[in-house]
Amino acid sequence: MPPVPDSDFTPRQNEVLASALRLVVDGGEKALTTAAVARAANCSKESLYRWFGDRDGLLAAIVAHQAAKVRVPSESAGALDLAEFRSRLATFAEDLLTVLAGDTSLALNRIAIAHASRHGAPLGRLLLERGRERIATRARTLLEAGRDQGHVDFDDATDAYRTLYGLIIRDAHGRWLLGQPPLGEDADFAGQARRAVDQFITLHPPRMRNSAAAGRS
Amino acid sequence: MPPVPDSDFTPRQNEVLASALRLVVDGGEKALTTAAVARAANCSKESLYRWFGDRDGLLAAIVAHQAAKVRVPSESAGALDLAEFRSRLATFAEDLLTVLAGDTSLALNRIAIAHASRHGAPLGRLLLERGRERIATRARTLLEAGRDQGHVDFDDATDAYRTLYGLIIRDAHGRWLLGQPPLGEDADFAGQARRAVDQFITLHPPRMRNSAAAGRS
DNA sequence: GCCGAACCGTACCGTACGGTACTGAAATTA
DNA sequence: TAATTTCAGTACCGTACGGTACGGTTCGGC
Repeated sequence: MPPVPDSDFTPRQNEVLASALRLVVDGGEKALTTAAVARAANCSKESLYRWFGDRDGLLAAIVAHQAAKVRVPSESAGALDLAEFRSRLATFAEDLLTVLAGDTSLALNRIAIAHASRHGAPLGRLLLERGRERIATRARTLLEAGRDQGHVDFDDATDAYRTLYGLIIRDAHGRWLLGQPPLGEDADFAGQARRAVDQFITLHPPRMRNSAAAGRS
Repeated sequence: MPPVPDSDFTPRQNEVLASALRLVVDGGEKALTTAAVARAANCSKESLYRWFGDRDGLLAAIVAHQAAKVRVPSESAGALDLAEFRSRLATFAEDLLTVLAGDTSLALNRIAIAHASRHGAPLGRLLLERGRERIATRARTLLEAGRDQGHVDFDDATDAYRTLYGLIIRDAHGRWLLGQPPLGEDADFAGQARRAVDQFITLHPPRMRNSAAAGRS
């Protein structure tokens, strides 16, 4: 079994992985038996083992398969004014909330977390490196663009992003992972996103006060 | 099996639960077989089933047993000046980081999260209600005391606490749950706590600018 | 038309684990 | 001392699941 299975799978294999993912999303990890996957995907257990090595390999392949779908809008950094910057940040925040609240994200995170007791936590690594890190990169470039334009200021982009993440997600992800569904105010992603962006900009004001028009309410 | 097993266990049972908890912390959920618990605790499987019903009951009992240990310093709200308020908040933040980074907290959260796919997510509920909610209450009373003294201002204490939580924890809990150990800057809990408190106070400035002695309402 | 590879479906095997039953020892009560 | 309860220890059962083997079918290459 390769240590980090690349997501270069054949179409047929991707098809099987999609079936397996559905099983996991619907029924949790315990629903992912090799027999169930074989039945759901109309393939043989033998093929599963030939393609993915063993059950853990299948799990890793599912994560890799899904992570490969993480689309990172290039965040083309032309000159953006403050309003556009805010808007971009808010869109990012809303996307983040939507993704993390999604069934697949929750299911995959739950599995990776459950496996994190094991040695090396390969699933957790996979998720962090191919999922969260990609998203973080997108946000960091956006933040740096904002800094270049003088809309915000910070020293370390990674640190700044973590603050932004905290302001956006707060304790929601933890609650969702524990089974409390997003409801009520929790589900107003657009509102949450705007608030978080406002707070972030408040915490990281530009060095000089001439960012177009500084107006807080 | 009682829907919510109270933590009124006999000393012997608490002993067994402590052994079981050690197993879980060391080896993850898969290490928690009834045979292993019986061996580790020098008791019989039959007793386990008589006391806790079934394996899920045992799991719930472990969580309840541990949650019963969540000590909530009463946060005696005498008149506290700004420095004292900051200090109290920072202590809370550091405590929170220390707890969430601890082996037992991580192990229990992992188990509850892994079980959250199931119907009702009773373990997640247990953890949320008896763990996080207790901690949140402690923080909220502290925050409200600070508001009464005019050091900060906010409308909804729950909402304010969530912001504080986000500023303290950011994405650290998620990374820890996924197996990435706290290291480097991640381990400077005191520093993280101070920064978070500063940021929170920046985001929630008092209504009037004289934070020394200001009556509200 | 023949061969081999890939693959589906299924039968099969070994084992680990949840849960139960039984035995015998210690402790408690009368 | 005898009866009763509690519990440790172990043997046992049923089953579910990971992993393998095998027969049958399709399909591409020669």
